[in-house]
Amino acid sequence: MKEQKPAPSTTERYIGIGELARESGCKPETVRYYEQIGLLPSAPRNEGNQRRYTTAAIRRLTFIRHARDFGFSVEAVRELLEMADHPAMPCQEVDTLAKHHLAEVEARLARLTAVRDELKRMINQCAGGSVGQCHIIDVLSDHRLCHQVEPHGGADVIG
Amino acid sequence: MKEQKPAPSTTERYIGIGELARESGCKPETVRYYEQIGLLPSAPRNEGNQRRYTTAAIRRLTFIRHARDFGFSVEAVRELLEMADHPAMPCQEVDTLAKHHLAEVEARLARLTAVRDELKRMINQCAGGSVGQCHIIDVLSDHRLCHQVEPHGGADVIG
DNA sequence: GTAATACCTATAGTTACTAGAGGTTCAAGT
DNA sequence: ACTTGAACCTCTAGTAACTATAGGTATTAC
Repeated sequence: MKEQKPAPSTTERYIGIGELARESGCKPETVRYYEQIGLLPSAPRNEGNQRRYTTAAIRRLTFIRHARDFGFSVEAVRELLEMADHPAMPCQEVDTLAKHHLAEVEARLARLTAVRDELKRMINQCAGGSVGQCHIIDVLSDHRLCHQVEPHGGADVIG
Repeated sequence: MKEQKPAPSTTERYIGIGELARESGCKPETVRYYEQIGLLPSAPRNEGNQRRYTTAAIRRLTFIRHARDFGFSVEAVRELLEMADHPAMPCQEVDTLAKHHLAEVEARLARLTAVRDELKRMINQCAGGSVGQCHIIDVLSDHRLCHQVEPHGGADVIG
């Protein structure tokens, strides 16, 4: 991750998992989880077995958090980290990964837009009577009344 | 669900779980799962303990599948079914549920659009050199380089 | 010294299914 | 009637990416 070689100072500051979490915008549980699945290296421990971190960890975790915010899967983040750890590599792979992800995001966007439009249509046509005449229920009951929304498969990330 | 009273014919046709699944666009496992969580009533069994369905089940399952395609959660679908089962009710609740869902969809859409734009920006600025100068890695490393994407919380449905 | 807070591990729960093991039943062909 | 293959059955575990809980230890502030 473009590590600056840690200045071998005698006053290196160590922080606990709570502060690390606050600094990088996630929860301590998540930090431990990332360590467990190997996104973060096992942190060194103090006397009392508590994890101590340096600013390098803040940077790495921020990177992870940020990539996740973009909707990259954990496995994709793992690859991105691997690449970021090797600055001399050509960035073609990074580019490919990003483009692939962009394509997925655009597909989701298209689907979600269709859903939104159809939801709006449904809601606009609701006459406010009884469920028996409800257009929303009608549309859900009968696919022929629906214009755009296609069946799909699994769930996916990003809110 | 706006049931037509089933004509008490002596020639009522029963189908198996496989055909039901095909007719309504999901898999047998999913049908059993929906029965298990109570979205579908327990189906009557034949001599050999296999589930037998009528066309009513096809309609109900299609409704479920369709609502899921719209991104309604299973719990929301449960409520929608409950309402659809009572045609005399005012459809205000249905309307509220749909509007609430629309709002969520629009929020997701906004987020996803921001992600797409930022991904595009990232990709366009990639000079194709080494990872060391890669803008994509830079943006992921440093939130200040990123314009729009906000941290978020959990995962969500719809591809 | 003590009390509040932060930390530890390990396990289970979340959503909406999907996949697999290991066995039974059905429908068709011979 | 017999056999084969597809469809069906139940039960359990696995998926993604965490989150929550229980039950205990360490650190810090007063």
